[in-house]
Amino acid sequence: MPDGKIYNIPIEATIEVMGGKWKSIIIYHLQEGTKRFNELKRLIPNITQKMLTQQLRELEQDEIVNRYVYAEVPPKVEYSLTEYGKTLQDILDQMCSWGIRHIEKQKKAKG
Amino acid sequence: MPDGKIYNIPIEATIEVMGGKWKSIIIYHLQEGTKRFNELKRLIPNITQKMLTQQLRELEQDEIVNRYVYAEVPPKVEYSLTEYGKTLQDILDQMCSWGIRHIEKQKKAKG
DNA sequence: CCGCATCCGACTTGATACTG
DNA sequence: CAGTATCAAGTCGGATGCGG
Repeated sequence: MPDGKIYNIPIEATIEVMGGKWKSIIIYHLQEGTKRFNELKRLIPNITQKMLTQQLRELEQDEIVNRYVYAEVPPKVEYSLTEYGKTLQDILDQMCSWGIRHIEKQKKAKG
Repeated sequence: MPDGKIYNIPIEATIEVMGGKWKSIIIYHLQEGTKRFNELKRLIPNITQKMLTQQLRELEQDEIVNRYVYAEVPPKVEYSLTEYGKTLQDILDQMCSWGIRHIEKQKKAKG
């Protein structure tokens, strides 16, 4: 996303950063604390390596996550939320609460 | 989305309802009040009729928006948030606030 | 262990034209 | 005005193989 992008409403900017199928889930798991690549992979069973890598890179570019590479063999890479990334927590928390209520509602509707 | 869907975390349920490029924008505009189809179209310049129709249908199925068809010629259809749809407002408000701050941040970074 | 590159199919989105 | 239909383009996501 080149810097000059024009938004009609601010929500579009938010969607660009945390939208899509995976990003909010990744951020959600990183709220608990620093995670290694394969930890995240295990926490998000349906994601592929490719998608996880790609989404993490984009979150890194948007300064939502930090990436620490340890100069070790075997390689070790840790991901964590930046201070800026933590500003998304309120949104994530609310999405989580709403989701819980929504799932309940669906159960009832189904009977 | 068939009812039996299993979510690893509740956020996924929320993403299914309001995720994607357009839905949160549509809901945002409907927060102001009831809108006709072409009003929404004008408020969201980049959306096509097809996408707008499709997204509105899905939101209707999820009981987020109401659709009122007036038996008139020319046709008149109004969309509004359901009570359930209004429970998304807190999330939307926060996404909006965050987006405003994010856009500011980007401007400075570019400076 | 972490991750990039390539290829490929499926799904999403869009442009355009047409209808009651 | 509020859509539908059709066709084309674009994006997403997965499988596989390779590399530091």
